[in-house]
Amino acid sequence: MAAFYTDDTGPGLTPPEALAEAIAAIGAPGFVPRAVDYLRAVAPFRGCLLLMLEDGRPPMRVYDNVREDRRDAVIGRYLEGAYLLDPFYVAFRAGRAPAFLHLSEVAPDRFAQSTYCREYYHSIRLQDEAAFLIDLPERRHLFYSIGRLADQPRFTAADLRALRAALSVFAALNRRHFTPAAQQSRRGAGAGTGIDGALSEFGAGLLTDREREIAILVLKGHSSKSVARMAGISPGTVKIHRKNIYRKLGISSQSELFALFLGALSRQSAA
Amino acid sequence: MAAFYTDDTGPGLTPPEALAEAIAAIGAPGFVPRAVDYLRAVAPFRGCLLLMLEDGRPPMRVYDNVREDRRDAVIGRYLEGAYLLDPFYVAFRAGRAPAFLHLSEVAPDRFAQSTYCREYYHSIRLQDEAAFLIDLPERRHLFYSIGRLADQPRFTAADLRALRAALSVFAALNRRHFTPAAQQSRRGAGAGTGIDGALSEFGAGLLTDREREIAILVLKGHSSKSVARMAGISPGTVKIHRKNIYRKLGISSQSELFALFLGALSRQSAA
DNA sequence: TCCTGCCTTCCCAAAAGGGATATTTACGCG
DNA sequence: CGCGTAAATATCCCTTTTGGGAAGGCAGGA
Repeated sequence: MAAFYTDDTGPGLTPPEALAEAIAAIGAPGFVPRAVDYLRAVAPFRGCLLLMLEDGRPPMRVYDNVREDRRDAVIGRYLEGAYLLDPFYVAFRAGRAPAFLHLSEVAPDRFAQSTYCREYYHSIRLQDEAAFLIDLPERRHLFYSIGRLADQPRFTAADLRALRAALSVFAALNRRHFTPAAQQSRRGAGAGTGIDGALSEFGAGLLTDREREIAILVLKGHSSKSVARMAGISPGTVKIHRKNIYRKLGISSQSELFALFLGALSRQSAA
Repeated sequence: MAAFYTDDTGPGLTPPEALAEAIAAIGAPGFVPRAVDYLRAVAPFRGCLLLMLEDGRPPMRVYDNVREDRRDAVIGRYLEGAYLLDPFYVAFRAGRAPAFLHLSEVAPDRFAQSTYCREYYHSIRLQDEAAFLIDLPERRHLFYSIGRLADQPRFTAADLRALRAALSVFAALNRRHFTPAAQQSRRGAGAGTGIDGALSEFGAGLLTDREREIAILVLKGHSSKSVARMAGISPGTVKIHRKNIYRKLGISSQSELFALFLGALSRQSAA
């Protein structure tokens, strides 16, 4: 009956096994199915839809497991405007990522009587739904919707706890996949590449803005005192920043910072 | 007492949080510390050592958290030959990756009486040890050793279960990090240009061969002591070389040496 | 023989590394 | 609206490393 969806319920992996496969698929074409398999290993479900949200544009479909011949009816209608009535979409627009929400947290009290529910929800056989919102760089967001169908039980409290616990890992996984090297190292021609480029993105994602600023000054040959003058802070503070930088990078001296940076340069120039 | 190791016991993250940070650091300089933090979140420990194993070569140190002043004694001795007696190393050479093993699975019955244990194990304050072996492409392997010190309890059965359960995810994580795109697009020839070229030409005409050799080692991140080991001379002599190098180049610190080198790199890449 | 490159050992001052602790500011959360 | 967290700022104290000076031994070549 619920053959609206392709039956890719996954090979019954444990969560760690499924997660390992998803990590291995980062950057590869089959990533999203592996990521969904991971979620399925945490708490099983049938329907799945992944959208990319960008400010000021309608949602863009990235992945779904709706059967080919039903896709137009199910996904098409949603993208053409039904999404504006979707309580998840509305809640995510107002909230802050990353987040995991269940239908009970976003649906209006009389959801079962709403037009959206009667006209859309029932037509796709959905019985229960939950969704992840994951923030990406450049004000983009991923919107994972996962659903149980009319022939399945609703998500239990334990299911929801497990999914919520998986949020941080799932978000990191998706950010890694949807922000590939191309995104980071594709600095517009000219000012971005080469040494200045390597300097400006060195440690991106690991260091705070201030720490990266300090690291760059140190790499340029400034002593702590000199860095302090350049940054307008006290030499003691520079030492604290250096300590934090070294700790985050797993090193313990200026020399190793140099070595790390040279290594990054080599890897970049090899690409 | 157990101050042989830097005390980076991590910020007390939960395993999912620590895993998310590790995923986010894939491909970045600070990956290994984040990966180790993940293991620590699964089961705490103090000592940590990561080696890269390649067929037919001695192990190569990638990361450790041994205090700088103890590194020579602890890591140096291991790399210089003690590893051949290491029961983990022997077991991994014979087995198949990926794998997680505990000391009780690899140590000979009379391990406590063995030369290795008495001469090496005790000297580094190890009380208990476990290790991961992770297979990479091209017959390379990662060897993560994690240890509890004399002032900590041994790994419990629950600790070992949790670490073993983390193996698949941990292995996938490390394969992803240590098999970057550079692996595929690694152009072979052209050893003269780029960073290696700049390194080998650096200071030509001004510095003696020996001085240039020292300068390159310093630029690669070695401390005076480390340079001394590499070059087979005494640390004091390295200091004299550094002094002469700085004098000839008209500078007065390692930082300025690095700045000078970066400048040379820019000029070269512009040409 | 002298000179230069290379190695070595002292001593002393400056810089860097590491731990502990505290204040201020900003921001998300309840 | 307070609360807690994180970042950034700052100081104090201590150890290790680095930088700089002086003084010397040992090789091979002009």
